[in-house]
Amino acid sequence: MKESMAIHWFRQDLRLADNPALTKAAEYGNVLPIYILDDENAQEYAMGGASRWWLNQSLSALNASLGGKLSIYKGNPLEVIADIMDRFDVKALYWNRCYEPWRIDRDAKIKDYFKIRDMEVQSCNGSLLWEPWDIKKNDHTPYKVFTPFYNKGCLQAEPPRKPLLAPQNVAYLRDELKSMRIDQLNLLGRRDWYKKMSPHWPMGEKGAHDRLEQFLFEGLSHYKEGRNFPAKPYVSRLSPYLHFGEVSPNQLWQTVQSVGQDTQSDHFCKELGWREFSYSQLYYHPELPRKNLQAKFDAFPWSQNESALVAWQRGQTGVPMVDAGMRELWQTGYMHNRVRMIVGSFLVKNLRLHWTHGERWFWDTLVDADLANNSASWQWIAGCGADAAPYFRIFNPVTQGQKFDPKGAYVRNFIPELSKLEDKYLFSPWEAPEHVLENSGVILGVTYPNPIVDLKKSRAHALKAFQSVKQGLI
DNA sequence: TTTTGAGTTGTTCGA
DNA sequence: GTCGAACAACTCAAA
Repeated sequence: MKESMAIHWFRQDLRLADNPALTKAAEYGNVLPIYILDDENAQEYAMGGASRWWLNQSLSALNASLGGKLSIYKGNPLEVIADIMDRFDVKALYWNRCYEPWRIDRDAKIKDYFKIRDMEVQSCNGSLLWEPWDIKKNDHTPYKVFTPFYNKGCLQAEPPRKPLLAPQNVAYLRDELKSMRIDQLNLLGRRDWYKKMSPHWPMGEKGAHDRLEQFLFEGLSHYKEGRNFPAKPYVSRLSPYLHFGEVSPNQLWQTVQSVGQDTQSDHFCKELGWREFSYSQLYYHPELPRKNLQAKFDAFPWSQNESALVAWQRGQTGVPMVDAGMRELWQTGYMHNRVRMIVGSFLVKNLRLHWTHGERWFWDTLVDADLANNSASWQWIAGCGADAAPYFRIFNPVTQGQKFDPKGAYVRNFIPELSKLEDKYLFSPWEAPEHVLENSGVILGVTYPNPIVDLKKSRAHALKAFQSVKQGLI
């Protein structure tokens, strides 16, 4: 005896509350909740290692909140769903939209395929405050500068949807015949590096709300200024939860606005606006992840230096602020926003390595790896993106450390071999007198690397290179 | 169509 | 130590 039902296809909306597509599916009473790991269509944009680890934990949490009824598959979604349709009496198929170009193409085909077979197929907005196609200038072209995008485009448009409650009285069904177990997706790979990351991140929808509560309690009231200090608990660390949809931007927007409308809350909402801006860029420029948005940068004289890239990836550049950030990334799957700018500027401007090297490393190692944010942000720091940093804005990792990690708590945490070095030389050990190094147990080139690049010279070199691009001399 | 004001996150130098 | 200017024009967005 077949039961009438709707499918809710979970993708980057791994939550029950404020889930518009799930709410629609729930109107049918019986819902078959599914997740499909699709590496076939993703190809080079398949999830990186840290994302897979996160997904593994989050699927477990989601499955638990569904009473163990989540059905899991691997492969081409069109084939997987067609096979489900053959075996169940499915009346409708719902999902929340994703915005990576390859997913847009894939989903359009799936929608067509089932629509001509008289299936109710509908996608909803579960991941953005405003749809990219709704935010345009008066001349109907997309914004290229953040401030007008946000102030005029977003804030003067229809306000974000009020969050929905989790659907009640739903009977969740499971595909007992063909569902895989989560561990059969092999999301964890062979190495066990993720074991170190687990304590940092409570999982799932509940984990997201605990994190939000914590942020409201200790971070939000200091957010605007405090967000610059990587040793302080003033940033939300909600990015991975947002990426996988364990919390929606609407929930964050609504919550933060409701606890107090002041400059702190507004600033946090503005950061959500940056996420929207990244998605807008990716939507209107599908080649954003690989191609310079400003074509004149195609001629930029990037350097080729494999060993420098490896030193950067491993946090062995000999520049403490950079190494601390890269080690935070490797150890926790996360990096504080201020430090992302510092390590990005260092890679692109001091080492003059192509921004796509950074983009790919972050893609593999960040638990919040997000195609829109990652591509737009790397293009921003490299100077070739929309509303990009001016070319002469080159972060000095020594100055940045002194300014934003004045007591060295962040650097000492991630570079224990420098922990005894006094503040004055912590960010530039190569300037320390011999006896200071000796007293701190530091031997440059042995216990901690000599800097792989001269900050002053490389800065001057970069300025010249960027100047020539700006003027179109190459 | 033309004009005008403005543009995430910095550093260095010299007074 | 602190402060303002220079860095470099260019493009965007809207009046």
